[in-house]
Amino acid sequence: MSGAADILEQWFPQDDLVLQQLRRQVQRVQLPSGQAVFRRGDACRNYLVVIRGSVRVQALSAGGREVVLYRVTDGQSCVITTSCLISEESYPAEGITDEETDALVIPQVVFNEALGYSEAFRRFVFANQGQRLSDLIQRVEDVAFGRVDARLAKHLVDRCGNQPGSVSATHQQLASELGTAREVVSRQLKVFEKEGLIAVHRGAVEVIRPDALTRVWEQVH
Amino acid sequence: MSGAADILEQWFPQDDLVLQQLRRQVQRVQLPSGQAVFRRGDACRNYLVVIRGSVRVQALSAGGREVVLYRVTDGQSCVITTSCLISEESYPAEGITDEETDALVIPQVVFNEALGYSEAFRRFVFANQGQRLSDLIQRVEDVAFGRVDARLAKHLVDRCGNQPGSVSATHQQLASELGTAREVVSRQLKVFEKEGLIAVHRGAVEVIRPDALTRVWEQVH
DNA sequence: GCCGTTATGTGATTTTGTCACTGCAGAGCC
DNA sequence: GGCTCTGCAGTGACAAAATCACATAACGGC
Repeated sequence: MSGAADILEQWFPQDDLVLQQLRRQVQRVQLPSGQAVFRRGDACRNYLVVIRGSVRVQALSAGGREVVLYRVTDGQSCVITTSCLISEESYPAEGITDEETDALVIPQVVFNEALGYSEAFRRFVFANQGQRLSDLIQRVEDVAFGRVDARLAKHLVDRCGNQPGSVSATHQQLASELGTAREVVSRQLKVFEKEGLIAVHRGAVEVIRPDALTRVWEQVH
Repeated sequence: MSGAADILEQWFPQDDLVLQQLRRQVQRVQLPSGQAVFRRGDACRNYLVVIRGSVRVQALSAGGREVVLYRVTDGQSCVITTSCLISEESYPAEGITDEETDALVIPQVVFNEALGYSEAFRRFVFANQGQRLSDLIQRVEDVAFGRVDARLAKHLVDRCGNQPGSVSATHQQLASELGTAREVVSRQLKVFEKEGLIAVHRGAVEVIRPDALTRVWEQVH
């Protein structure tokens, strides 16, 4: 709750009449988990800022395979939306909530006004753009150059916060995160399990030796 | 030459005193072919707009492999620069001129001012952002899902304008465009040659039957 | 317990990527 | 003409990954 108030206060401070005017047009929504926020080809009408939760932005291949491009989480905005809003293109990917998510909905007109009026708002918007762009470039590098074993190891370590614990995800979901195929993930997990680094359960992976997984990642660079 | 004047006039019209002031701080540079415009890790100080020519933005792997992420050509700006400028991050990739290139150099401060002052300028900046973002997403999809034969075929057809002709590029360069390895390109070109679709020469590929190449692309979707 | 759904396991095959070379063409030089 | 250097291209062997086509296995209702 405080998150939303903070963010609103930051961009639309009480002591500025123009911004107060705009602030009134900003709405707040709560989206359930697994809800499609936008789909490929949709037109953009609003600027979305996630207050709490997580939106997964992913591309879908003709053959039904998926790659997660990036995630938009607490206090971040969806770049795609930003760019599409102004250039009036349609979404090139789809966004789906990973969990229950609260977001601010800023109408296109208000977004445009605020962008011209507030430097703080501009900074926020561009900072987000830059971050997402870096994410995407990283993703291209990973998929083009990276080995699956290393990337899987790293992903698991990241998800368990670098200490023993359980990561709940199906092989299919892990495959989407890495931009590979489910079978490849299944097989690789089996290899890690045989080496005692993890234990695989249905719908979850138990990380036993995060340190060793980190080493797998580092060995391949 | 007219290009530069047009672009300047569009964003900084003569009849606006504020913009005229900013306009004076915009400089113009000419870069030779093959010149590095920025490197990974560099800090951003200026906003670049290409007037004539082409800048290739690419990622470099640890093992020396390259992927071309996108190109910035006539009348476009480099998004990376945009975002880094405001969020003050460093470049996540490198940019190299493909050919002799003229560009406008807009200092960070001027960029910021113009962004607040001119809606036309904002539209331009964001339109570019959106385009590049789409390019990048497409690239992730291609590399993650696409088959090399199809992508190579498509690339050749694109480069020769869908009609018989010669595409001058080394196998290494083609590999970078597609995010794959040189050997793979060599082998695939050989296959196409055997089928009579192309003829390979040193440093160039002669496209003989673009229609058939297009079909290769379409068959795989 | 039975059934339908979803998740996972596996073998066979093809496509890519990597490594370690060889061969080859052209530029510049004597 | 013959050299050497250098960057480009060809190739075989092998490893990794993707794809296809299934077989199982676990769970959730009922």
